[in-house]
Amino acid sequence: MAKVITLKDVAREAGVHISTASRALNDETRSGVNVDTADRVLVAAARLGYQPHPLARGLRTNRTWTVGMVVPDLMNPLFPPIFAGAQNALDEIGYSLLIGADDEALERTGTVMTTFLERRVDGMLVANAHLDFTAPEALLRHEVPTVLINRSARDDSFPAIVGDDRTGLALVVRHLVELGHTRIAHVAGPHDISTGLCRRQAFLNALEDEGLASSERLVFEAGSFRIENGRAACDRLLDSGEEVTAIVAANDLIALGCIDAIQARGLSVPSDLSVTGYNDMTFVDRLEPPLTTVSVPYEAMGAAAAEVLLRLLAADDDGGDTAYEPVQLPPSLVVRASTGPIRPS
Amino acid sequence: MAKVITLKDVAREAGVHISTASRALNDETRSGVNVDTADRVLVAAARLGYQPHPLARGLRTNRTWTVGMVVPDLMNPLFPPIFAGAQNALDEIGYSLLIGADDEALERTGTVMTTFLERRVDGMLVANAHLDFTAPEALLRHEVPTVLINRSARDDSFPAIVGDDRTGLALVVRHLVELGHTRIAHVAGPHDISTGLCRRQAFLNALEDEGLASSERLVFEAGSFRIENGRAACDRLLDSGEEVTAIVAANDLIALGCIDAIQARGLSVPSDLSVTGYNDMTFVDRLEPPLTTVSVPYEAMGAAAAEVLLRLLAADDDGGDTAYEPVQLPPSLVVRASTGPIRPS
DNA sequence: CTGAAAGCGCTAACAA
DNA sequence: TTGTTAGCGCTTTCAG
Repeated sequence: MAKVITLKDVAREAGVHISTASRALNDETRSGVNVDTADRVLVAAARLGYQPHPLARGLRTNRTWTVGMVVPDLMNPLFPPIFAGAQNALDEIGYSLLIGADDEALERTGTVMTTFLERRVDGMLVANAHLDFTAPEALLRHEVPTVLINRSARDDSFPAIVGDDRTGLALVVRHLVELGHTRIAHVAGPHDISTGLCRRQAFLNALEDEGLASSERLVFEAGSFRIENGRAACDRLLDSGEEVTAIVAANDLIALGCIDAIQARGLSVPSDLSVTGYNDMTFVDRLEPPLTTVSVPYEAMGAAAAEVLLRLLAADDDGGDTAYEPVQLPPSLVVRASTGPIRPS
Repeated sequence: MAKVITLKDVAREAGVHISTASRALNDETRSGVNVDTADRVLVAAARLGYQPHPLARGLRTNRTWTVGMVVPDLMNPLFPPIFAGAQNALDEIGYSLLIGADDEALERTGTVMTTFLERRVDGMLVANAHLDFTAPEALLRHEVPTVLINRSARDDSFPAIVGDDRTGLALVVRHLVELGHTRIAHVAGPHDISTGLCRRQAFLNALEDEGLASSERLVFEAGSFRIENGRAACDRLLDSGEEVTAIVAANDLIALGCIDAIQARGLSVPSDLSVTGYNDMTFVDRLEPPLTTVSVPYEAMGAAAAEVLLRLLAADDDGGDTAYEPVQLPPSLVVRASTGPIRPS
């Protein structure tokens, strides 16, 4: 192990006291040091290849320049863009991102967050959509600034960045109505997941806004956001006797399950039934039929969350008892071939 | 900010000296302390909700319990499983994973690694496949244990976990030969990317092993691992006059580009031309036609890399001048409908 | 403007 | 077995 260069070495090399070297190397305190001396220190540091020791600095200043991000499942393709967006924004300011998955298990969420707290992260980004989540008491005790992503808390004690599901569902329903559909069902996601609940309500709202009869009877809940569960829920819908001509699914995977269920009965999409998804995942444009869906700006959400966190961090203030209005980012409708005009009967 | 509990508080509460408390709290040193005293300390720590400060500890012990992982692009669906595999393995031992993307830019790789080095990561996982990469001089100076994932270095100075492309390509070619194909082309990935080069050579080897004429004329290189570039390369192939009945693409995206190119000419897959991919990405089983491809155990690769790193970390030894044989994990062939028997001419 | 000195929270010799 | 002491590398008063 070659010798690692410390501040003391730089000071000696520059012929100044260690504290002077420290001041010269720090942007905020440089002003208080003779410009020539400062130069000498900078040069010495560069020559020696000095790298400040973040641990030592952090120990002193009580900042780790680290933020932790909690996601439900790393394999879920929704999260990489969120992560990337946040990463880019934080990276610029010099923060590193620690990442932890809770595998959709509510009790793991606390564990992961506690790990982050132990590591003294400066802030936290929580992209976990479970509604029954409660922040570890320690989180509040330590007052670590935290921003929620893609989920609204039950309360509004944390700032949150969410997709505007209300608008998204309105776009979808409007699109179907324009195609002539009036009997539209919703295959919903789990009601204990933020997006599941949100989109369900947004769907019912959208129906009303279009002047259509809105009823819980038009909603069929899938046990999870997966193809199999979407298919099962759609089967129940098709067996229910509700005569619908279009299905709005809570996400793309559920939509695929619906399409499977429909095709398994010898019906076709979109001529017999139109189907829409949500998220615009990779490749859904290349499926048969290409999926009409809603594109959500996940990367922008990650970036926005990071910005908010950065602001809190800069203010060195966790917001206290401030109530936060969730920031909603606008989705956009992507029309493809899984929706079509209602068939003349 | 509520008072944060320090070791001193625990010591006072337990009525012992701070160093005794330290020993009692540490698994390795607990033996050297009276069992009753130790108990008292443990209880006190629990009651106060003591959390050791990792920075202070790290400053002293020179370990951060952090490892850095470099990936080319967070959005690339190949990496989440690698990441998840590594994360799970490391998490168990108490390591946290820092992640950094170099956006496929060679010069960013060094920057990201330097950031990690500055943060004094205990080890590094590099999932960057660029062949012209050279480790920052500092990496070697600091002797930070490093494991490569999904790429073989030009030299073997770092341990590496890679997919066994040789076997993967052999499986594909064998499959095609069994279907009666004898004129098989390869649409390769970039030759400066490890997997691009590797698979190209593996393809040519596989041809020979099957007793087929192997020639560089059967290889058409795509500028990148993307659909557009795959399509362009395939166009060149189709224009070249080489009469082939099957195309082995270097990855799934290139395969999709090939299928696009073929279908654009009014030909059909697989009746006119068989096409194979590589990676078995999500949804390629649902495309039209469903893609015959090779499934690579990326999650296992991430886990394996973490294991190797953990071993190096435990040995507190970067391996010095050891030469490492890359560990190859076996892929498996997934036969779907994009390949079929050769058409009787 | 610069130096001296204290101390962040912890671990690890060394003594007792 | 326990306490004393020094110090990891850095920032930050406080004097000069």
